[in-house]
Amino acid sequence: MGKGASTRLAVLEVATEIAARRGLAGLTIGTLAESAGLSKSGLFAHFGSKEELQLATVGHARDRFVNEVLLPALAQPRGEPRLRTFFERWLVACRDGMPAGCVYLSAKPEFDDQPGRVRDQLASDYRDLLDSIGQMVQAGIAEGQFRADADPAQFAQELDGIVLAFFFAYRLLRDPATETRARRAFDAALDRIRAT
Amino acid sequence: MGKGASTRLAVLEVATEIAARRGLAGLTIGTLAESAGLSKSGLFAHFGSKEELQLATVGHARDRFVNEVLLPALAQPRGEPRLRTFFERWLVACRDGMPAGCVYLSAKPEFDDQPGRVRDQLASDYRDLLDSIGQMVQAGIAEGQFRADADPAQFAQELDGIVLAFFFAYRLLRDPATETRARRAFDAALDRIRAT
DNA sequence: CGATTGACCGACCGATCGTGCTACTGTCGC
DNA sequence: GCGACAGTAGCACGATCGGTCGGTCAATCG
Repeated sequence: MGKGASTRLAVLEVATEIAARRGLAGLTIGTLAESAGLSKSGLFAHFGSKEELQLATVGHARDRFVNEVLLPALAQPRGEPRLRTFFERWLVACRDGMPAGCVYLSAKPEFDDQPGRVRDQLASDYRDLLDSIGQMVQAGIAEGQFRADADPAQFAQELDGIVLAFFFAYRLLRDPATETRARRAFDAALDRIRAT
Repeated sequence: MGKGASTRLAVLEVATEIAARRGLAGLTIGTLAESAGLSKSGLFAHFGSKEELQLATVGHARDRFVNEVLLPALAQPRGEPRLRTFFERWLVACRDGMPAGCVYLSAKPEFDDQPGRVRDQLASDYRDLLDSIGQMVQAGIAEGQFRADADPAQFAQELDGIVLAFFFAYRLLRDPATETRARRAFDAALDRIRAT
């Protein structure tokens, strides 16, 4: 990996962290440059525009999410173990402030009615996320673990809601009980699709 | 109501709308002044600082939420009808982009680890929201409609998640099916606390 | 060895940010 | 009819925004 590429990666690592805390709009070139130890212009040369920087940051966050949440889940046996691993990893990622998931959560409200490439990327990644969950459910149905009439998209949306509620409540209220409630909600949602 | 007060109210109405779309941080004095038809300084005189403006905007959004969602629900009979009205009003409020609810959803990620009066207000209002839901559940338990061992806080967090997932998915993906799924999730959550 | 190139910096641009200060305008009590 | 005062505008400020430009330094290559 050349010097440029490694610098770029280091910058993106910092960028994801900032974006997770301050939001994608709050990710400013000046502050990012300072945090990354580069000059504004030096950093800017790597991306060319703010939009490109935002896109790259979202992409980096996505990669981290895939590596730290999705892939470990896919390494588990299909059905409930896979789904549970996915949920568990996603949950602790949110709790511990892993930039990946949080970037999306912070970014979505900012861009949800502000057309552009960033919004398109967020929407596309979000769809992928929900699809991934749906496919895990589908696999569980094929395995006979889940009811044949279970609705994968329904479960995906419910799971997303469980994590979202946990994220907001935990981040804002700092109440550890929210984590327990999230797990309980997950178990309940799973119960409803489990084969009798 | 004096001229000042009515102008202030009109400004806040516009402010909530902008904050719901662009976020509280994206609510800029310049753009707000232009949208409201005042000069920057003329508008600024009403609030004195940006933080005060944000606080007032959050407060206004809260008032609207109370009037348009909470109070209509409280006018219903306790237990399920009340809870259902609350959920239904909340849902369509999010769908139709009523500024009230959206301001909170947009604002939370921006302020969740940025200490200050705005964050405190958001956290306090969020707690109130969850408490209100919890009390509705409690009332249903007292009525015998819900199981005695139902956990109000658990239900509150789950309901919050259902609406959050709907909000994000609908706003970002524009998929009408998300609304049906939200209703189905609500029914399922209700089933789990209903007295046998 | 000199020429080229990729990575980076300092200085700077116009625009906009939040925020003061001052002055005008209308309304109302006397 | 006049002073008081609330409401609003004009204007300017320092800071910061995204972005540009010319240039430096080290490594690479012929």
